[in-house]
Amino acid sequence: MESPGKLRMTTQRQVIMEVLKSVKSHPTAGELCSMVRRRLPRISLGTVYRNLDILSRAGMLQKIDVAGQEMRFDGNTMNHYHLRCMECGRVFDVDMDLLAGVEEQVARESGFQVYGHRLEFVGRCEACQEAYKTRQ
Amino acid sequence: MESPGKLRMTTQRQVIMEVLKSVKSHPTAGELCSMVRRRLPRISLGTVYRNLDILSRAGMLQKIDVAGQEMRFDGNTMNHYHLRCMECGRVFDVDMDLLAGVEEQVARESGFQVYGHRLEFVGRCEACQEAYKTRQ
DNA sequence: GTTGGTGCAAACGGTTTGCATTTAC
DNA sequence: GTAAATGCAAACCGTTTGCACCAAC
Repeated sequence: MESPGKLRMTTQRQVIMEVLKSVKSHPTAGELCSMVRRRLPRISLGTVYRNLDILSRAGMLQKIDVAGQEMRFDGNTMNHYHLRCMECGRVFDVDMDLLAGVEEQVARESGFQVYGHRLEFVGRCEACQEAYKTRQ
Repeated sequence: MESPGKLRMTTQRQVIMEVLKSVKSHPTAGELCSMVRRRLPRISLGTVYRNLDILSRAGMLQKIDVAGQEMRFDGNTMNHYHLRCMECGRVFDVDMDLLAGVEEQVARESGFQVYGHRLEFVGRCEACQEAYKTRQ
């Protein structure tokens, strides 16, 4: 997170934040852009990307940078882990305590300065399990 | 991992495997391509990508699909975690036991079928810590 | 001889960037 | 008024793909 500095609260930024806070999903930049366009039809994808970057640096939202996948964004800035459905690509929150102590342990053994860790689960969500069953 | 099927052992595949097994680093496809080109000057990047994909499906190497980063490859197919230096981008192995039980725990609480998890650490490697100190 | 693999170059898709115009302050 | 933000379009870059030729088996 960076120091706020001078952060102009433009209409675009307000709407992006409002929309992101209002959904439980973890939209991609493109999805978010479509949602925001319902209120600001002329907003460009570039602006959405730029602002998602700036707002995440300011700690107002979170990037979910999942391996090999399109980036997703989360209005919830509390640290938590995610579960990704390999079938439909959706991302869900995991209700699990953060791993305590592992970073220190790894730092001690590796000589690294460890600044963080990323843990994500891959699997199949309940809806896709159902879909799979009926398909058989 | 997929069933081997009919997997032709072409020169290109042999050399890719040999080169990857011979380095301790975790090269990107491009880096690997340059290394392989010292022995097979006409090999194309497309072939390297294709074969890295096929060989990883066959369980002969591992893709390291680190969030938001170029993909890297590992000749070591044993499951293990990685540490990425945010400064120089290099990837190191972590000597730490695999998390046991978390997948079952998450599956139980979320209703997901959990097929795996990814854990990676970010930090600064010893060399970059040194470089940082002398720069001050 | 028949697949499957290769090299090449073009396409793809998500993300970033340059620039003239607009807007918040 | 001025610095920062926007919209647009083009560029970027890692990766994938279509295709004609080539090589394992």
